[in-house]
Amino acid sequence: MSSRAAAKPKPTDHQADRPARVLAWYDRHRRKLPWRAAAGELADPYRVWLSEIMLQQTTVRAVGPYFEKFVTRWPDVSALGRASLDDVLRMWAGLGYYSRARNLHACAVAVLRDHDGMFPDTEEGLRALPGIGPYTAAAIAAIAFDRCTMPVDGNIERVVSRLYAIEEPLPQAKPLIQQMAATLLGPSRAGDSAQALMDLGATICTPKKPACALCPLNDDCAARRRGDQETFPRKAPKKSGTLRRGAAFVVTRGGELLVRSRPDKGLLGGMTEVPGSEWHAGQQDDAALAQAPALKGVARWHRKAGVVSHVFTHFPLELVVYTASVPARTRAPDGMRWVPVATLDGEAFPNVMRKVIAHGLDL
DNA sequence: CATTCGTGGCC
DNA sequence: TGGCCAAGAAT
Repeated sequence: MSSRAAAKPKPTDHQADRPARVLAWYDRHRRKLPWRAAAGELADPYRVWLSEIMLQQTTVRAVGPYFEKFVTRWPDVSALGRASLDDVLRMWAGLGYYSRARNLHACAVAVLRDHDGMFPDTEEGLRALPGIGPYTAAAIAAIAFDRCTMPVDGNIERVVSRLYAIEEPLPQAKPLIQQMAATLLGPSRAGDSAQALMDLGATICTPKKPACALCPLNDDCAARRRGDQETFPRKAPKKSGTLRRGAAFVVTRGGELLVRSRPDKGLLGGMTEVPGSEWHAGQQDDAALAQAPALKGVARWHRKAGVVSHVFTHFPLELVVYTASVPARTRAPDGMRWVPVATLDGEAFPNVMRKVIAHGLDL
């Protein structure tokens, strides 16, 4: 046969070939991850679910140790569903987005109570559970139950928006990207197709300096042909938050620290903190001292030099730290309690509070 | 649809 | 070093 013409498939054929090429790449280059099954096997739904919740907006590196801690202590969804919420929050502390931990626990309880300890095996059934949105439902359905669906995460958004040079910015482009991503589903192995695109996005089609030479879709990629692949996906500009200030009070009673729990909902919901002022934009440092907890043993507060700085997703924060030491048997104010400094590592402190305590105690 | 939710790593 | 980014969900 005439080699040139025959070796160059028609565009439609090339497009139809993509799912198989992506899977072939995956079979050679897939990452080994703790929650993944061996090649050719379906993964444990519990491990897939747990990993997917942890991986929401969180890097594989950060998740690794937490995943191992969780599956060691709670090997299946029944064990997790019988655990206390406080234990789950303590185990989750440091990983961020704490409503995920609350929903994780609520989901395990619901699976135990409403589904006889078995995860639903459809997108619709999964979607109805707490903490499982459209992405996670599709991911579990495809990866754990071999359902023919394409979950679209940040990696796949990037791969697909480059492949088709989609000019519409996120998040408006989500429906279009979902539609185009589905064209990369073949007749089988939906879960592997999804994980292949995620691995491709994580290791080849990276946000900066993508390694296009190694990509199984490089000849198909519209953005690469234009030479501006790094500029995809297009995104609407985000506004940065205003600096907020406040005060935190590190009170010790011998080897104990005064703490309280934050409200269940909202920022750092349900997590432990040292007492503090509210956080406001434009607030002066000394004004916050008026919100110090009333303790009889406090003769005077010592203001630590400097501030503790922390950046949340939607605003930066500066906290002034005041310290005081009170006599033994001083009562904790209503809603507060004493915890031994020696066991602070086991408490449900978010990182901003760990910074505050380290600053206040000179750790 | 826009906002609110953490944290660590990267350049 | 400040902004960006990471397997999104809930409201």
